[in-house]
Amino acid sequence: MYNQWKGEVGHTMGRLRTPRGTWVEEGLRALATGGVDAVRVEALAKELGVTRGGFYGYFASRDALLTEMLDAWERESVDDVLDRIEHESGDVLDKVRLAGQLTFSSDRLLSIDLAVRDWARRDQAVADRLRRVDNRRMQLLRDALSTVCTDPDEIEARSLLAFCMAIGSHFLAAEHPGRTHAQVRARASEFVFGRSPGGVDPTDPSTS
Amino acid sequence: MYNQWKGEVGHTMGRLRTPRGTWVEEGLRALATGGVDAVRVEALAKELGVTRGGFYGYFASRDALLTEMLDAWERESVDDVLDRIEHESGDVLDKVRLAGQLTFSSDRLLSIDLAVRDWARRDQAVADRLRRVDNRRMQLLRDALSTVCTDPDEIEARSLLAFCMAIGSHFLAAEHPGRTHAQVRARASEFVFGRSPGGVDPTDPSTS
DNA sequence: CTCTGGTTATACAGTTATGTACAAGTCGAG
DNA sequence: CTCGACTTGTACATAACTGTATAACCAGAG
Repeated sequence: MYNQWKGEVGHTMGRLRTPRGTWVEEGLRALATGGVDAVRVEALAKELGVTRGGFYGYFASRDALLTEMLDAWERESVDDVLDRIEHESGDVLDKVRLAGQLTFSSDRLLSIDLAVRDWARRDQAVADRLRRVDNRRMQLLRDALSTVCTDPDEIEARSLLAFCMAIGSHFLAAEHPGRTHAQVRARASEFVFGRSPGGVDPTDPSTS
Repeated sequence: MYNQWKGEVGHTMGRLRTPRGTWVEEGLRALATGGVDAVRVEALAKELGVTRGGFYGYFASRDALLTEMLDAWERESVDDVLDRIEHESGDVLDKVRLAGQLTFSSDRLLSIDLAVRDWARRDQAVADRLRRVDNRRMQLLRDALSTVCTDPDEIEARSLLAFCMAIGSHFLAAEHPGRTHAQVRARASEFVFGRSPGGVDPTDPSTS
C-alpha cells in the first residue's frame, strides 16, 4: 500500500522490493497512531500489502525493529534538526522557534514524539533515550531564555514551562471559551518568553 | 492476590468472593502501569488469583469493563475531589492547591490520569470524557488565577500553563543540572501564579 | 441436612500474534 | 536465456486472548 519499490542508500544495491527502511517507516506510522502495542509485524505487512515473509530477513525480531525505529526517530527529530539549526543565522530565539517548528509542526513527528513519551513511562530503555533527547532540547531553551533573563533558576523554570507547554498541551483536552487554542498558546508563549515569542511557534497549525 | 473477599455497597449482599468492583480496580491498576492494551481479562484474572469464570457474570465484555473503569476514574478523580473542595474553607488558591494534591499526589490517580490521556489520543469516546474532566479542572485554575490577575486573556494563558506543567512535566525526561525536579517546578509555579504558589503542590513527593 | 443462588473452574471455538523453515517467484547481470 | 541472489508466500508450531457454555463448588437460609 505504501510500498515504494526503491533501493536504499548503498550497501544493498538494486532490486529491493520492500527495503529495510520501509518496515521502519511503517512501524513509526503504527507507533504514532496506535502506540507501541500497535506495532505488530503482521499488521505492518498487511498495511504494506505484503506478508511477513521478508521481514525476518531484515530484522531478528520485533524488538529489533522497535530499537531501529527509535534510532530513526532520534536521528530525524534531534540530530537532523540540530544540524540544520547550527548552520542557520539569526539569534538564539529564532533558532529555538525554528527547532520547534521542525520538530513539532508536522503531525508525523509530533505524534511519534507523544507516543514515545507514553512508551517511555513503562520501558526503561526508551526512557533513557528520551532523556538524552529531552536534555538536548532543554539546552536549546536555556540558551534562548538566557537572552531575556539572567537569573539561572528562573531560566531553568521558564525553560521547563516552555517545554511542558509544547508537549503537555497536546495531552490536554480542556477548551477555552471564546478563544482558539492557538490564541491561548500564543499568549502563554509571550508570558514565558517575555516580550519575544519563541520556543514554540504560536502559529503552529497543528493546534486546532 | 489482591482479592478482598468483601461485599460491595448494597444491592448484592453477602458472599461475593471477587465482587464487581474488584475487577474495575484491578483494571485501573493494569491501565495505570501498562496502558489500555494491558487491560486484558485473562491478565486481570491471573493477577487476582482467579480464572475469568466470574468476570462475564458481571460484565458483558471487555469493553463494558473499560467504560466502567472510566466511570470510576471520573468519579474518584473529579466528582469526589470537587465535592471535598467545596466544603472546604480557605481562599481559592488554597482550594486549587488541595485539588492538585488530591488528584495528582497519589501515584495511583496520577498514573491513571496519564494513561487515560494517551488513550484519549486514539479513542474519541475517551477524548470526550477527558474533555469534560479537563474543563472542570481548568475552571478551578481560572478561579484561582483571577485572584492574582485581572486580564481574562492572561488568566486563560496562565491557567493553561499551570495545567500543562502539572501534566506535561510527567511526560518530560529532561534533567536539571544542580537542581531537583521539585525545585524547578516550585520556581515555575511561582512564575505562573505570581507571588502565591498554588495549583500544583511544589512539595509533591511524586516528583523525584 | 438439603436446597439454592451466585461464584468459580474448565473446556471449547475462533482470532491474532510471533518466529522458523522452505519452496516459489522475480529482477538484473552475464 | 539462464543463473543466482534476494524477496516473498505459505505452512507449521506455539502462545495469548476473547467470549460462551456448563458443571462443580460453596455459604447461608430454611
